[in-house]
Amino acid sequence: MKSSLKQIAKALNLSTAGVSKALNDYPDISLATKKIVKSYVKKVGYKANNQAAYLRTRKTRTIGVIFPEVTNHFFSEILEGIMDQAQKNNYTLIIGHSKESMDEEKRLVNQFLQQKVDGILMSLAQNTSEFSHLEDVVSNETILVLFDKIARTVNCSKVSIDDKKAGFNATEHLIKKGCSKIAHFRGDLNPQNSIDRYLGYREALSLHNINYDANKVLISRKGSVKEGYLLAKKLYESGIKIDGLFCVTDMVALGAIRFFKEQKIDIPNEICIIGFSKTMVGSFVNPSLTSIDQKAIKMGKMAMKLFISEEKMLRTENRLENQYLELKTKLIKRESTDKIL
Amino acid sequence: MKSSLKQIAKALNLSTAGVSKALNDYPDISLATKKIVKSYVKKVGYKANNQAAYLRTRKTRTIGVIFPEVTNHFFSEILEGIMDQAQKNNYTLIIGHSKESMDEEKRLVNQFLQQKVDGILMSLAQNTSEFSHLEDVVSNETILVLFDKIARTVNCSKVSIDDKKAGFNATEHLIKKGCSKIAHFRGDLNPQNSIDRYLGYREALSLHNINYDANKVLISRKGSVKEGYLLAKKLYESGIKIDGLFCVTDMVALGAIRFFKEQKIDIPNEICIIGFSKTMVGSFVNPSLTSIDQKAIKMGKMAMKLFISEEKMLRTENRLENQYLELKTKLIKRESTDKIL
DNA sequence: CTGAAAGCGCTTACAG
DNA sequence: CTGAAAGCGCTTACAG
Repeated sequence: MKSSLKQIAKALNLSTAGVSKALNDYPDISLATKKIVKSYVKKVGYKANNQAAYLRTRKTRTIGVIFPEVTNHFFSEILEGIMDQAQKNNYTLIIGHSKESMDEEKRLVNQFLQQKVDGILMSLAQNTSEFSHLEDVVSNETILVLFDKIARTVNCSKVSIDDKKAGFNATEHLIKKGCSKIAHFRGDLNPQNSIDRYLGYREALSLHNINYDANKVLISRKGSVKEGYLLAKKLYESGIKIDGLFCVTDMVALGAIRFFKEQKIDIPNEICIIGFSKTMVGSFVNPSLTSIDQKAIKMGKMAMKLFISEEKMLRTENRLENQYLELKTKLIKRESTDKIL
Repeated sequence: MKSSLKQIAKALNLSTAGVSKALNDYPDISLATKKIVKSYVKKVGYKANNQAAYLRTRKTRTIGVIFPEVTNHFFSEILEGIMDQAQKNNYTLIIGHSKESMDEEKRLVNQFLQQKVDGILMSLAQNTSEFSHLEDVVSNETILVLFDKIARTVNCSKVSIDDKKAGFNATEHLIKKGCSKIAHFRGDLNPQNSIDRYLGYREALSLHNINYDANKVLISRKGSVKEGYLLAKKLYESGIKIDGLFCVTDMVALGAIRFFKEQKIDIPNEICIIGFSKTMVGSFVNPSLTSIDQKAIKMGKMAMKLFISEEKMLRTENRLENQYLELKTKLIKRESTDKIL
């Protein structure tokens, strides 16, 4: 039995306006009336109609979230961080995945704008190379926060890690373990993350006077275990000797470990390997995998907090102020780089 | 620049009704008019207002999804399955996590009903012991589909695996490997899954004339790695000898493996271990973990399909017909039960 | 403290 | 083929 304010008002001999105000705790309604209304509403199981309310308030208290993919522990944790904050602050979350396709990403953005979300939090697809849909969000007076896979040039709030620093730290860790012939299985060419990790790798080499060798840098498009395996095989068969390897993701590193183990190569003593993201698998594989911890839950939490602070500023001062947060990462040392010095 | 049908109508010298019909491809509008409207709408970047449309159509094309938690590969995959189907069928997904709390679950259900979702797909929290919020969904004429953690008694569509059969198969696999002293680290007492897996375990023992020993059954509340470790320790220190172990989740099995390895117990030759869910970690741990594959993506897909078929029936024949789907599971044999016979 | 009235942006039965 | 009008369920400025 679906009920509306009108029906409730009729049953209680009040006006719809009065009932609405009572439910929303307007100060100009008597406590007695509020009590009557609230208890009646509970009894009949009235569910407010958020869509109708929006038409007047212009606020849906809804946020759209877009991930490149969702079966990925890193993104699941970001989602958890976002969700926690959303539920605490009484926001509703709409979610979608682009499946690494810019077209699907654009479709989702458009759909979310039609849903009149108050804001969109998103991580870009690998092949997103054009940002008109992001400008669209902003021009529709909707708050935009990018996380993880961000676009530097878009005018909105952003949260990511300092990938360059993290790439630098990962590489320097290998150097400190005595590695001098260090390969890098990098990510695809577009995403800012993979560019920055690569730049960090180069910077570490340069600082420690190790010559950069382009032949030691291979590209992993999808960051999968299988690719890691194949790249390790390719490198091995090309005859290029290495004693260290920095992989753009833990998955790629796991694939590489699998290949090198098949070749009876001793990890870490012949080759030290470091991954990226600190996935759970890394702690169970043998040897366990050294990695960079990205603190995904925190990233989600901060993305939501950036939204909330922007929303507040928009509401109280009617202006926006974009923020760019870079979260610190942490090196997690495990067996795959625990070389006997 | 936000535009409405009214503004567009004015600009094109049409009525709002005409513009609305043109955009929704009503057959009684001339092709010429449609073309004009559509191209203009594209030019000015008009975004339809779904909330306003709902007020007339009574359809939000929105589905609410509730998970106990979301940082769990099994649930991520279910989400992927649901999302894929939702995006293909042009539905919007609202998501929330109960964090295994019935109160939060109730709050979410209520919130989703206020959002006027067309349906709710959910997996129950561990401690959900009372189902009034689920009856609420149904009495609000909203379609309800339960998946994974279901409640048998609630009158709605459901999709799960045949947990009893799966528990039976897991246990019988151990028996066929020559195990006769088989322990079971079961899940919490409430959820139907853990009850059914336990019943399958007992049935396999009984069929093969192995006496049931309650001392060999321990309860894991959260299904975590740590609990698996502690339960293995507890069992070991109690002096009860076992040669086989069936764990309610892969995580619990991983914890148990970790403990037994520390004790230098040979897995599988002294103790065979089987998990549940076929997580990625299981294939990387040493020894790799035998498990039951639940086909999570398919479960999500089917949950969404059940919704769609119910929605269609409701729309065309104005009646509901609940379905209960039990998906087949598959035994994935790996090293942890690969005993030399 | 309470109510009457307008209006948010759509869709749809109806008239022409 | 096109348009005028009503109404979905709320909120809010205004009047009393």
